Amino acid sequence: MTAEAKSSYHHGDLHKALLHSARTLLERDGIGSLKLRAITRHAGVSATAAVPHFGNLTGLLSALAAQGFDELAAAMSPEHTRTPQDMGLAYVRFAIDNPSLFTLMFRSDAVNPDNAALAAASTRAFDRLITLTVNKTHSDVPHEAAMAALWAKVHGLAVLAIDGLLLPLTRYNGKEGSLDDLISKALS
Amino acid sequence: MTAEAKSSYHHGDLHKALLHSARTLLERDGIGSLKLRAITRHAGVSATAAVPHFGNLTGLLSALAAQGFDELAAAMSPEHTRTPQDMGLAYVRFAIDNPSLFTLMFRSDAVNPDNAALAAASTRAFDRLITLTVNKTHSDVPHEAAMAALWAKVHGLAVLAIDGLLLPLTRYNGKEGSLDDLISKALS
DNA sequence: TCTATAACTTTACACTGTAAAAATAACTTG
DNA sequence: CAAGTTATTTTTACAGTGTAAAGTTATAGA
Repeated sequence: MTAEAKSSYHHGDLHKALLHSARTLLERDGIGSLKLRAITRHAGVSATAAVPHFGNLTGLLSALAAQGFDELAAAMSPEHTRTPQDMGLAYVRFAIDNPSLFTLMFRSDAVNPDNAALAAASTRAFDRLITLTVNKTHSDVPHEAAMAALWAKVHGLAVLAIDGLLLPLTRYNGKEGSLDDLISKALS
Repeated sequence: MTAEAKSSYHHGDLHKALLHSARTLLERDGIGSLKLRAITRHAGVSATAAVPHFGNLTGLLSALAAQGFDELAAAMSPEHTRTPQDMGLAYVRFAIDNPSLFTLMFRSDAVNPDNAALAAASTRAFDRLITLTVNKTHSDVPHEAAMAALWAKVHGLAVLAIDGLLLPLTRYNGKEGSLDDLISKALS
């Protein structure tokens, strides 16, 4: 029995193939294109083939969001991010590089918060951000407030950047600047 | 001709009535309940009665979002908010008091960004936040970065609070605290 | 009063998610 | 190795969605 053939019935690994198709559609055509029929058509199977694997559309999107949180946690791995600023920058960069996926990850009405894999993955990602902040922050405000402040600033920059709302601020006082510069300075 | 009868054909003021129904459904059953059929049914008209007034569902939701930005701007009016901290607190309070509406206001795939009323209303609200920040902030970082940092922190607190993600931070080091306290301290 | 126009309803259609039943392939057991 | 069981996938069906098109009705203006 070869490695990739285990637990393969008709398709091979439809579970993974469906997630791959969903990710492809998400990045190519945005969140609005994540229809069950479009995903299964892209994977070359019937419209209802996802049900045994994910239960329903919400289940599939939850699995996709969990995958996103795993990638976010990897982007914030300790090897690459030593300071809270590094980690904040990695958080925002991930969001800007994966705008649709990031948006899906926080769209609580498209995803099931009780989904075990999703809850675990998001907790892993958030804990990574919080732990480093606690260890490295020296301030007169309580740790919880400092964490909330940093997380909020980082998450806000991510969301506003995705929506294009930071662009006007890159050319406010005449001279034009890059979005990266603005974000770096806002995080400092 | 009475005041409320002007420009009333069959209904009276279906434009306003549809917005009212949509707002009611939004607050009672959340964003997922904003279906054209549900809104028109609530208003007591046929399923397609909204078309002459709003064009399509996106148009109706854009008008509702514009209304939300007007209310946000009102909540940040200069009479009640003199410092950037005041204004930030008002921004977050509005979001927490109107979670579904606030979410809709920033859901760019449910709303038409080119909608004139929406663009005008959101610009009004954002300008109010930005102007005060420029006038009151004294810092070594450029104004644009300071604005981005404050706006991001405020917006991030709003979004994270709505999603319930700040709750774990209110009881981090043993003693429990209120969400309001956490937000106030994070904004200071 | 007659006509034009705007608001509204009715009808129709292509699309959605998913429940239920039928078919198919793989694993398990005798 | 054969038979039975189980899991996967397809087919079929249905209630629901947004909205285009045509038909109806009420209002405004001449």
